[in-house]
Amino acid sequence: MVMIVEQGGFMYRIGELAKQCEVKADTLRFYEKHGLLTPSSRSDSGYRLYNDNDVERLRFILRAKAVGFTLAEITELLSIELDKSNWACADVKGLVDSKLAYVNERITELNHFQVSLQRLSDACCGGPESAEHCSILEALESNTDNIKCENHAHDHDASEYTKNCQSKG
Amino acid sequence: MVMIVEQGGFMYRIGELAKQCEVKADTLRFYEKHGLLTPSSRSDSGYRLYNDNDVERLRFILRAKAVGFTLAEITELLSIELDKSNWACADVKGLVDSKLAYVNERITELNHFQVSLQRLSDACCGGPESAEHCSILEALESNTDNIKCENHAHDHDASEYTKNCQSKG
DNA sequence: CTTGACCTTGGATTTAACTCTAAGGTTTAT
DNA sequence: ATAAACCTTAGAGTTAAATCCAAGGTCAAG
Repeated sequence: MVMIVEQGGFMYRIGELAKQCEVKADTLRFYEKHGLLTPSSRSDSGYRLYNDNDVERLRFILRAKAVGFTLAEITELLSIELDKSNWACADVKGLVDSKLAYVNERITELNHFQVSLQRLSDACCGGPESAEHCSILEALESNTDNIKCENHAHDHDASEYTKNCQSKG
Repeated sequence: MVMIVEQGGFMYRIGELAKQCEVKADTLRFYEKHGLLTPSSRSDSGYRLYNDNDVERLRFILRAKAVGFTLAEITELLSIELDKSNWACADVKGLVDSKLAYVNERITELNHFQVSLQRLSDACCGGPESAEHCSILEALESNTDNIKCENHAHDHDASEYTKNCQSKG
């Protein structure tokens, strides 16, 4: 690795920064195009050169992503970060809280999916029986959310596969 | 509304079916283009005509969507539904269970976001104080996940806004 | 006979965050 | 001197599920 020394710190080329922060070089170019992270300088041949400050900014972005912020929201956070004294805690907390509300909504929605899917799964024996009497399909065909368990009366011994149903009464 | 009578049932034009099932006509055309729902006939002038069977199929699609399936997955479910005897319960349950696993993963991810965001929110007073010492920004700047509470020492009386912090020790 | 509501088609646009391609320049090692 | 690994740019493609648009045909009411 070639270290290009600025006053007091290292300069990284795009690939080096990418490896260091476990993102792709493409991603860094994308962030630049969208105004999130512009390298502080360029080499004579036009290569992007990132300094320690840029690295910190990238880490800020990645941390914000890790807690669920979109790039648009991170752009807002960054503009506050660079001009802190003209913003209040209320502004920052507002961003966090509205994200929190959104995340809670998504969790609620997914929990509904989870419950419904679990109920469907529990009602089905999951065995090699024909799907002609499959509880899952029947539930999706009917307009009730009342799911019946299967009761396969088949040519083969279904005892191994109906225990799932039996256990639910 | 004009009812066009097929043998034994009604026929709906696209707008009628859309209203009845609370989707847009565009959505029905989209479903058709993607092979999920093709109207059983057309009028002389080329209008789509849906019969009761088509309505049932649409309801199946909407129920499957309501439990979290994507249209690609619903396509699979529909192909099983139309040829039940050649599929086993295991096939159907497999679809449900892999969706369930995916939903559980997404819930886990969102729960991480939720916890992180809640911690950030709790650490910030959310008041009119300058964001210069905002705990949220500081947490995003630093590489620890240890979040410190704010301790604003300001010109104005911050007692109302620091109680959030005080309560956390 | 015209107005307005409805329908047709093909194709473009939206959102988010990349990811990839092509065509070419730079650097470093051999 | 040349190959490998790196970099540049502009721009296209990806995914999901619609949603919108334009230009035009159909149909019932007044």
